[in-house]
Amino acid sequence: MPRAGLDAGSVTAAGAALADEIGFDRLSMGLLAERLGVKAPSLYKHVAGQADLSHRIGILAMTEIADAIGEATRGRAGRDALVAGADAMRTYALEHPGRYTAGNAARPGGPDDPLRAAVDRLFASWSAMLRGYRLDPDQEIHVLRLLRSTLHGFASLEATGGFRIGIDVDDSFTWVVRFIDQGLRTTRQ
Amino acid sequence: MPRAGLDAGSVTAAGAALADEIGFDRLSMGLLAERLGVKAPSLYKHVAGQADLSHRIGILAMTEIADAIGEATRGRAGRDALVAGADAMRTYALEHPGRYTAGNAARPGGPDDPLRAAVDRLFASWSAMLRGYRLDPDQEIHVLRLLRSTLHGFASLEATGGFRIGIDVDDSFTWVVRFIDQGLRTTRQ
DNA sequence: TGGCTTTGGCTAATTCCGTTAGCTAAAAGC
DNA sequence: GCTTTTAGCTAACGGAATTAGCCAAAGCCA
Repeated sequence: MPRAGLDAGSVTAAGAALADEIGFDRLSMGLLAERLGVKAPSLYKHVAGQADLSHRIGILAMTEIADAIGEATRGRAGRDALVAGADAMRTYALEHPGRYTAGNAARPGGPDDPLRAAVDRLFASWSAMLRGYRLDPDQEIHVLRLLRSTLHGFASLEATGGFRIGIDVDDSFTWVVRFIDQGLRTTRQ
Repeated sequence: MPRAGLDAGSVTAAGAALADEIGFDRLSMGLLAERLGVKAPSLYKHVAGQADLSHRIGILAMTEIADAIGEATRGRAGRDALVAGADAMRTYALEHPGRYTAGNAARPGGPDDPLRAAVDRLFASWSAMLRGYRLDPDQEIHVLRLLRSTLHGFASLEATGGFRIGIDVDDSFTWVVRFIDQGLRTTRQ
């Protein structure tokens, strides 16, 4: 019985990949173990259980999304940053539906839960998307919530098949992002 | 052993209520049976299983949301309809988080799945919210998707605690709805 | 009223999944 | 090379969904 060379990171990564393939809700310890060529109880040497695994996948997702948006908006501002960041976010959710779901389901446990750091980074990425718009500081929180709501709602509806069979979904997304851009440009009050 | 007087409708309603209380993901046949003063296998005389139960709760939710929005927008148009419908939707999601989750998770089974009718009614309610805005017919689908995305995203983030401890969430929601209203008013192209 | 049929409960048993306990061999350290 | 730690494994438990099969309550009809 040679060892499989697993650790928390590789188990999490494999779990994330499997969740993307079969759906986060269908992810099970048994399936993941089989995928890794190992028996289910062995996974408990690396993660504390299914809840811990889901949490870790969620942290991975948050981190990856923050990175994707951050990279997309690097060196851009205004509409360019908004469009690039929005596209990065949507693409991530479409390409990694399982992780995306895990990321949204994850709730920070303690005060030093690494999830908090990941969420903070993601927030920084969201803010970066708004660089270049002259926003009234009092309104910034509302704008941020608008952005998150709209992009998360769109990605979530699209990923779960909420839009009638994909007619013009790309067009809709472009339209939506432009709508927000124009609104932000003309927002006074 | 007197009978409990259950049927598919009452089981579904009780399941929906329980899901709202403890969360849709924690809903189980055993808990629901206990709540109804019955043993778990007895539920199978009324619903085909947990998947069927979830599906029925989803249909119930879609129908109730359509009704709530429809009633809120009755006799209104333009911004009044938008604000009233958006409030109705948000309120529903907050007061019935379990059902709301079930409604979003439900996928139509066959061509004559009653879920389809419920979804159609909900779409009609969405459209009613836009009555009074002179929308380019080519853009209407995009506007609808913007509305759904934003409201669903907001409701979903708020219901799952996605917004940092409820500071100004009401204000944000009002701001977001106004943002959309103003955008729709000035949309040309 | 009385008997027949249908229906909606029940218990018992199966299966599947997550999880824990305890064993053992592989790796790592001295 | 010997000891210690670690990462697999098998066996077993508990909980949840589900199915089979039994039986009494309700409904129906002469």
